[in-house]
Amino acid sequence: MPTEKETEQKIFDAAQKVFQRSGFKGARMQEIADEAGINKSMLHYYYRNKDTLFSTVFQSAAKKIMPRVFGILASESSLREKVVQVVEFYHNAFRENPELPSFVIYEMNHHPQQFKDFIGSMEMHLPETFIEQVEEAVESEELRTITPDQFLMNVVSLCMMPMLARNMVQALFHLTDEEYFSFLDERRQLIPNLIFNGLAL
Amino acid sequence: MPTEKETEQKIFDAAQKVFQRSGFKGARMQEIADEAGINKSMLHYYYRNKDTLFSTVFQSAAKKIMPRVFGILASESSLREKVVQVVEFYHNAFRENPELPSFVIYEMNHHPQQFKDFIGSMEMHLPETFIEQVEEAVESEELRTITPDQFLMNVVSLCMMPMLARNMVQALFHLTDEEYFSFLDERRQLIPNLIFNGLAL
DNA sequence: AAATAGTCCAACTAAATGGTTGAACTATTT
DNA sequence: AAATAGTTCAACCATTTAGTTGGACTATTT
Repeated sequence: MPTEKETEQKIFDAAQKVFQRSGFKGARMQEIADEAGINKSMLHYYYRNKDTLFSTVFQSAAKKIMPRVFGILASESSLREKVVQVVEFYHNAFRENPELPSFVIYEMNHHPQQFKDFIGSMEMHLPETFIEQVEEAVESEELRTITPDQFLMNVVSLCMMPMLARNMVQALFHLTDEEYFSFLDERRQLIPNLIFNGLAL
Repeated sequence: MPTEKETEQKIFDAAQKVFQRSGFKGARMQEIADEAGINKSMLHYYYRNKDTLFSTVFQSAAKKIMPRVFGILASESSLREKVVQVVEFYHNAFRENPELPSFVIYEMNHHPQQFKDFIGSMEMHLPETFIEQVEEAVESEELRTITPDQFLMNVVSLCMMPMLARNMVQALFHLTDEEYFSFLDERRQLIPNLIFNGLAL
């Protein structure tokens, strides 16, 4: 006999799977119910309607990524260590949940207001310690002139893009799944290296 | 009195707009007809069904980007010039059509087979001259060890990611539309610089 | 044990949506 | 000018889909 929490959890898990696979518009309530192995009206009992269910899933997904990255940036590590940790985090998270980045980016673009409200509701600012680290490194001429925003944008871009464009990468470079993951693994070292040292010798 | 070609073109333009705005599942045939200012059954007369119409639009969109980039990579320019040109191309193309990258990446992930067929049908290989340039630069120790694939992946990532994640960038860094485009413009110089020289001084 | 609150579902409804039809209208060919 | 081919659309149809309802069944409270 499943308890309330178990059923709710089953619905949530199923919804996450289906929404990530098919997107908000593509997902069918019946499909989610089937995936959860329960009757469709249970979805409405626990989550009222499709929007509410989606919101819950989306916010949970976003929370899996952004606060973790900000956590790393707020830590006591050196700038270089932080970059390494962020790169590792993205790559490990992708292994566990390959559809997550694609899902968040796409739905964010299609529910802009909902996304802004969500961002506003959590207080997301670039950690001060990170900003200071970049600014100090620039001032002391350890680094070329760059803003913390652009710095972070570079790291995130180099990590996420190959994950978002998985199909294109595999098709263009003719990679099997295995080769694709090797390709990604190479980047764990390549990215911090590129960020700080570039390619020129 | 509109000719056949004009009506077909109006449908195509409208479909492009609506599919890019709402995605395949989100787009409504009626919405496309309204956008084109014609009756819904015209869509079926010219494009048979939703899938055909979508396919046409999607392939046209993909053709706007990839062959152009490959064209630059196949040219006679130096490696550094090619990077600059690719970066410029992406940023200019985005100004003209800000929804295009997002559209192609998302739908590519949701119609993988269709996308593979499409890639296969055009013969898309990395241009030999580009591959040789990277390999020679590595061999002659002008560049750190890197494969042409990873090299290209870096450039494309640094360009496209901030475009795909526009909402996130604007929300997180608190940028107006104008500030966002300045942020992108900064990257035209920043990216080639990063690719070759990194940040270390 | 009776009453109450919580959990579950089969069957239903209303609305939306992709697609079809048949006829009217226009341009072109003979 | 008559016939033919091409173009347009209002009305319709079949299916899908989110959401509702009423009742059964279970656990908890009194």
